[in-house]
Amino acid sequence: MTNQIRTRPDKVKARQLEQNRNLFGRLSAAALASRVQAQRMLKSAGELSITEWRVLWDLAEAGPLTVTEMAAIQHTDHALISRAIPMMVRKGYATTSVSQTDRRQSLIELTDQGRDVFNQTSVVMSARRAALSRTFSEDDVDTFIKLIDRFEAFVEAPLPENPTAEAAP
Amino acid sequence: MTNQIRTRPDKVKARQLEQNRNLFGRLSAAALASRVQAQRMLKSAGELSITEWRVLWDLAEAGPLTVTEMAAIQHTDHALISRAIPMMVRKGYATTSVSQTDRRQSLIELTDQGRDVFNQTSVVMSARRAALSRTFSEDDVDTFIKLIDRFEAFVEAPLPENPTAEAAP
DNA sequence: AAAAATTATGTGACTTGTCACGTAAATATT
DNA sequence: AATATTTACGTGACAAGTCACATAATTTTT
Repeated sequence: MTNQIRTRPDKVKARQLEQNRNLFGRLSAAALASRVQAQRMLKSAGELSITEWRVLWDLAEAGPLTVTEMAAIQHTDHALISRAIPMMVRKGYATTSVSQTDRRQSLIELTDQGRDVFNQTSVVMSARRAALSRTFSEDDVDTFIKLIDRFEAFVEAPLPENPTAEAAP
Repeated sequence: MTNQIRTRPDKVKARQLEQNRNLFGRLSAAALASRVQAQRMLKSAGELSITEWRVLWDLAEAGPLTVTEMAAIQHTDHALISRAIPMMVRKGYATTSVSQTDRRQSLIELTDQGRDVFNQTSVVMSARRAALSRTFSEDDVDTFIKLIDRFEAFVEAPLPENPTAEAAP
């Protein structure tokens, strides 16, 4: 009895230690924590959602863009962007217009007010990136990005490549 | 006019390239892709949600656990686990009992059926981890984990450490 | 011992993200 | 030219995750 009471917390700690080297879990936790940090910073700087910030940033840097283009830039689903646009238009941050060359596309463009909000929010968000690059040297980033490249290739492969071991007789 | 038509796609590509070195975005995309892969594998192996799988795994490895303990192991919110339990009990994978030593806690325990499902699902999921460790050497994992450690520390800090530059007169 | 602070759990409300489907427009095939 | 495919976008439905709050039980202060 006493034995069980004393060993259970140890089991928890052991399990935690074990999971500390689980890349899937660690990467997920880190990304989620990063998202929370971004959400908090955006909240403190104004009233932008994460998607709204990403859209503003893309539009500010790369002129008028379509929904699909932004989805491609952000490696995300077009639904996310599609749903963010109406509110941004209502807030007066962006305008939409049907593309002349392809009437399926809608071109999203920053308004002056949208640019103001971007500039303002950018203070906080680029400070964040600056702080990160004080923590990670160019070489660190390089190493990190390469590892992420490989990890991404792995998780985007249809199925983990099977070892031929089991196929062998 | 023709000019604009020709340069816009370049701008998109340029923006994509630029964002390729944005750790926040890259890490998030990698983690999300990993989640999708896990979801697909779980779907192909049975009918477990991601949270259900994590709970099964923790319970199988570290005996009966409380909600808070599993949340700590998984670096996640207790709400996620709290909500998953009733369905797992209904499916017959786990049982809950009020802890004798602390009547606020509920001890979650695997049933025999739960262990069967774990063993079955484990085939696919540990194959995934095995495939990953074929892609990443121990040293790679080591480097990766250390970078994630630093990144996590950064995003969990209350605010990005300010450079003293601005504070200096 | 009584009061105050902390902790474990459950739950509502919300954000982020994915998938699948329908519609309309553009492109490719015949 | 007519038909078939593909593509862009919007939208419903759902999964995953976070936060804030309520309640009950435990621990700490007084």
